[in-house]
Amino acid sequence: MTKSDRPRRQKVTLQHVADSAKVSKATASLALNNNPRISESTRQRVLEAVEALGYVYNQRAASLRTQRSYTIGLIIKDLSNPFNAELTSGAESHLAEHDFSLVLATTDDDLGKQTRMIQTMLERDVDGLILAPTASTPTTALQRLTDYCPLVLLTPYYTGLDVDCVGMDDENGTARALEHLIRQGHRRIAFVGGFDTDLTRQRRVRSYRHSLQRHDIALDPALCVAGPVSRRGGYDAMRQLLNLPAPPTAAYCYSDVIAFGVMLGLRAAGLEAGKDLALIGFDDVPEAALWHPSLTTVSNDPRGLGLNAAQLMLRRISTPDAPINRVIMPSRLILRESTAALVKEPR
Amino acid sequence: MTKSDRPRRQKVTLQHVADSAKVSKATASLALNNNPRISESTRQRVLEAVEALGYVYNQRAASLRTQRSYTIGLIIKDLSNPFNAELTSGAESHLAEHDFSLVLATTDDDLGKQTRMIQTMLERDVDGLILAPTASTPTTALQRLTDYCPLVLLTPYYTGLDVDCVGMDDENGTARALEHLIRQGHRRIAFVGGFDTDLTRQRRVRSYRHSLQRHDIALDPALCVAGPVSRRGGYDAMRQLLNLPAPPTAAYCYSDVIAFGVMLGLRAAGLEAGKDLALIGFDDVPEAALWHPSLTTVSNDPRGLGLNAAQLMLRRISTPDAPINRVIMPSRLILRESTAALVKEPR
DNA sequence: GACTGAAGTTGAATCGATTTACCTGGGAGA
DNA sequence: TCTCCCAGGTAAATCGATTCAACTTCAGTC
Repeated sequence: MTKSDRPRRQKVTLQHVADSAKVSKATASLALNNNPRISESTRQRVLEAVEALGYVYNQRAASLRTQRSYTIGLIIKDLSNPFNAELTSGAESHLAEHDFSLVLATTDDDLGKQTRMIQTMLERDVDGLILAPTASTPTTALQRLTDYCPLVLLTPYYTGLDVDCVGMDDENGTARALEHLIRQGHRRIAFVGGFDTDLTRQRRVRSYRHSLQRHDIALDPALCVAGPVSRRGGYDAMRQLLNLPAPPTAAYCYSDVIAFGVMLGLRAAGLEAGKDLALIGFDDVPEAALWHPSLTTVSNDPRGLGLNAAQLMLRRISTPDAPINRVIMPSRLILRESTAALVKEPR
Repeated sequence: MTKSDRPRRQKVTLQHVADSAKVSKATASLALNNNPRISESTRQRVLEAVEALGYVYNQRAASLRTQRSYTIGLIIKDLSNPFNAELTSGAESHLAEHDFSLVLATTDDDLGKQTRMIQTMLERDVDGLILAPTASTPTTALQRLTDYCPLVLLTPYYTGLDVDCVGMDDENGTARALEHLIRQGHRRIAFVGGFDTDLTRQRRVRSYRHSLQRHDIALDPALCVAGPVSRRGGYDAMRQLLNLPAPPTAAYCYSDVIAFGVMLGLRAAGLEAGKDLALIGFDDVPEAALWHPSLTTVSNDPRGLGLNAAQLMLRRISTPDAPINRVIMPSRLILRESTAALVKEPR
């Protein structure tokens, strides 16, 4: 079978509509934009012509004149991550409600690709750019970017940067998790997973240290292990921790997937989370509730994050001179079995 | 803090570049497009001017003239579904490699919203549209759509439609699952979950029936239960099935999430998948390998699906008159514990 | 010295809309 | 009757690129 021989319909422009309705192009345009200067009868004639000819409005052509594309760029690291998928979904919904379209690009956390994608977005002339910057992005590059288009960053804080941003409350979430463990009597608490180049991890590690210090618990560098954000990463880290002269009695993981790996690592050593080690994850992915034991974790709202980013962007576009907004999404600690059974006596 | 008072930089156009390089706009344009008629020295001057002024190419303006936007629209039902997220990711990667951008829209499986999103895409003047049509989409609407722009459908088959499409091999996947169960000796095999309005489900149910008939197994309508695609849906369906005078000994589920619900339903009745009931899911979501028992499931490759859709689209754009392509992605049966232990004697 | 041709450059039209400033015909008011 | 206004419309400029036909040099040829 070959492609239909019917030729692709030749494009109908506003001029054709105008001709068919026996008015000028200007009138046709004004009529379609519901300009009150056009009489109702004329407007009807135009609308009928649109219908009859199957005219499709050309937003692209219009935007050349109006300097508005009703398009927002979203650049994230990776759509396979459910967190980012939810975030994107939230942003898209909100934008669609306001008749904006979403142009999507991913960077795989690669600075070069990020630079190219930003360039592409600017060339596409988006009305605004929502960006989850890779860790290595220089601050100056971001600041300069605001010269070219409205910008919203998907990160809770970027030091010394004059830009709207929205992020999760890593600090507070971490503090709650640590509070919970410390209140249960734990003193040897590990931080597991992620690499130190990751800004988010840096914040959580900082907050982890503060929490310990606040309770006069000595920091043991051996308890803070880096590694890939994957089950494997958690598994390996746990094996390593179990080999310490004094293994931890609790672990706070950079993400749920890492925590799952930790569970597997424990199990491989004949131990069980929630019984032999108190375990807390981060993200509250759907799986977290389903594991045995179910995973205590810090929950945040990726969809809400995307939605807020979109809101901030639309606000910035409508009032460019509004004060800078920084939205921090609250996070909650979801208590489940992986920390339930193990209440240690305070010494 | 208020937004930086530095005024947004005023837009640099090709005209500015041309002036700065002391050439005409035409020359500047040709130079940037590496036209061989422009001398190397002139090209360099233009490039320097671009650099000096911070010129950003305006793809939007160019596309008005060239009638190419290097933009592909993707309309799916729901990005929260990891399957669709992977699909989108695959499409985006491939498109980005070929310097196309992806405009994303979701329909929530609602025909009205789908119609609006298609309209928006056409107005944005996308070079092509990749669409996962909602079940209720009339064939004529899709056929007509091909008059307006190249179209690739994310569905394995649409009867009597002259359009490129790519889909999963539901029939074959289902047949394999059923073959496996029947070979194990099962005769009372349930089909669980999804609603009959769903075209994909219709295909799988059809294939389920064929498989049974091929082995002279009587169809029992009570074994084919519809319901929402969620854990809850699977749970409820299983409870219902267990109340039958002759409950099934095996179940084939519309999706993995439903299968998880079925497991929970079994467990609530003191039964265990893989021991008391052979269970097969569909999708091979990451969780499937992690449950206890791990879930036998039909696996397909959503990322590959998206990638293929993008490939088809780019091919259609470059050679509009090529024959219609229908790509069916193969599916595999992943054997795990949920069907492992239960080998029934053939009667 | 006139002619040819190639190389390099440019003016002007074009894509499809928006928008401004101007035009027109017919009451209303004096 | 004359002016003025108003409602309804339109011609033309504009947005920022591409593209083609035409033009200018200038070296080479006879």
